[in-house]
Amino acid sequence: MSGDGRAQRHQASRDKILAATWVIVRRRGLGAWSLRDVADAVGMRPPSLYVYFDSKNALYDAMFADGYRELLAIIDATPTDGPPAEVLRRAAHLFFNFSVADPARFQLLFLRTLPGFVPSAPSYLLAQTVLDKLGEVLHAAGAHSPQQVDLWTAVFTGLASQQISNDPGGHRWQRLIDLAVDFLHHPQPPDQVASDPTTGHPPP
Amino acid sequence: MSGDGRAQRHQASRDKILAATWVIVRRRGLGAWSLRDVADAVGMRPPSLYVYFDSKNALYDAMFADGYRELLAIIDATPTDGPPAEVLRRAAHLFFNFSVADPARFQLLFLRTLPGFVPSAPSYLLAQTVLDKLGEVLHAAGAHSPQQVDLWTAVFTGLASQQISNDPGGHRWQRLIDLAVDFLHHPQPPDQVASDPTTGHPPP
DNA sequence: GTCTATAAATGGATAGAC
DNA sequence: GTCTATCCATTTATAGAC
Repeated sequence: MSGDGRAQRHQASRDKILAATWVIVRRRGLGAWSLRDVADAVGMRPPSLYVYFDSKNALYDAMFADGYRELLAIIDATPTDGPPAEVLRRAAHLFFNFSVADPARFQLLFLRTLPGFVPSAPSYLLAQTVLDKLGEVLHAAGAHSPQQVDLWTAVFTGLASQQISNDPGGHRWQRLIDLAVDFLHHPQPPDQVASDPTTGHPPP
Repeated sequence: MSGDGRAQRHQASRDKILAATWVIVRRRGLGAWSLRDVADAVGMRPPSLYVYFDSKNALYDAMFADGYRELLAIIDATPTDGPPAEVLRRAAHLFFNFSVADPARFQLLFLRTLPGFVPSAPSYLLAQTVLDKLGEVLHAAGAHSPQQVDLWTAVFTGLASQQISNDPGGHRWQRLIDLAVDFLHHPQPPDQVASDPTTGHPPP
């Protein structure tokens, strides 16, 4: 059964440390914290943390994996049925909301801004899994080329990044999500006639 | 004439320090350098740097301004004539190339990833000037709404960011620039723009 | 303007007792 | 598993001689 063995208590302490680190990082920024801060938050002395994490980078790696697991859980809890346009819109808002909800997490997961940090192979696998799931959703919605997936990730990381850095707490770029989805939701790019100002809509 | 007064030599030393810092930052990352490194590079002792910059943050601020001045110079040296579609494409490639040419600079100028760093008012003014120039170009090319400018910045910072972090030195996202320009090049966006700001979800 | 000397704090990590 | 003690390195910044 799920007893209270050493392994369980060890894992519980790991989780506690990880959760405390997220709190600190959210408040102070991804690169502005120390192991002492974490130790204080969990009522330990800094050396004790090494029982649970081999190094500060190992803690970063655990956060990286943790963040992608959170995203994966949200993705798996989101329905993928309905018209393609609606599915795409749902996916876009999901990703955007996940991003702006925690700027430090966004920075860790989607920007490569931490000096010297490289995710471990298992953690990177999680990131790849998320990307694969996105690819499936986009494919099912009619985006059949890898280029469209790349464009999709670029557009929505860009929207989230701008929102976070230039209008934190606002919704200046959030309002553009549906517009961006409409732009991207075309199997083929519009030609010149697409600029027809009388309808404002590109031809099918 | 342009004599060799104290002020000139002071400015020359400032420039030398700034240039050396860029070299170090490019090689080691935006957040992984010390004043000692800079001092070594210019043949000084760390305290001497304080004659030219009040603090490390002041150096960051000078870099911020320097980066935007570089971008401004490139913009001013680029023709804005020709068909709108071509002008837009030119602007897009200009920004993208500027970004990927120096990832650390990209991070400093367009991401808000430095813990505690806030650009000074004069430096921020430079950033605003660049944004205004972009607005003019887009306006002249038929993008008459502020939302289109916001979408433009999001898309191309997103493309550059993905290129830098996921395919450094490659051109996986660079190849999508023209495609993105075509998508964005519409005098009027399709209607049904806004999402519900209270929920962050599109209205039913 | 540049230096030596040093402050003053910080931080990651290890050794070893308990 | 947690602690004390400590190492060792680093870093920003200041004081004051030259």
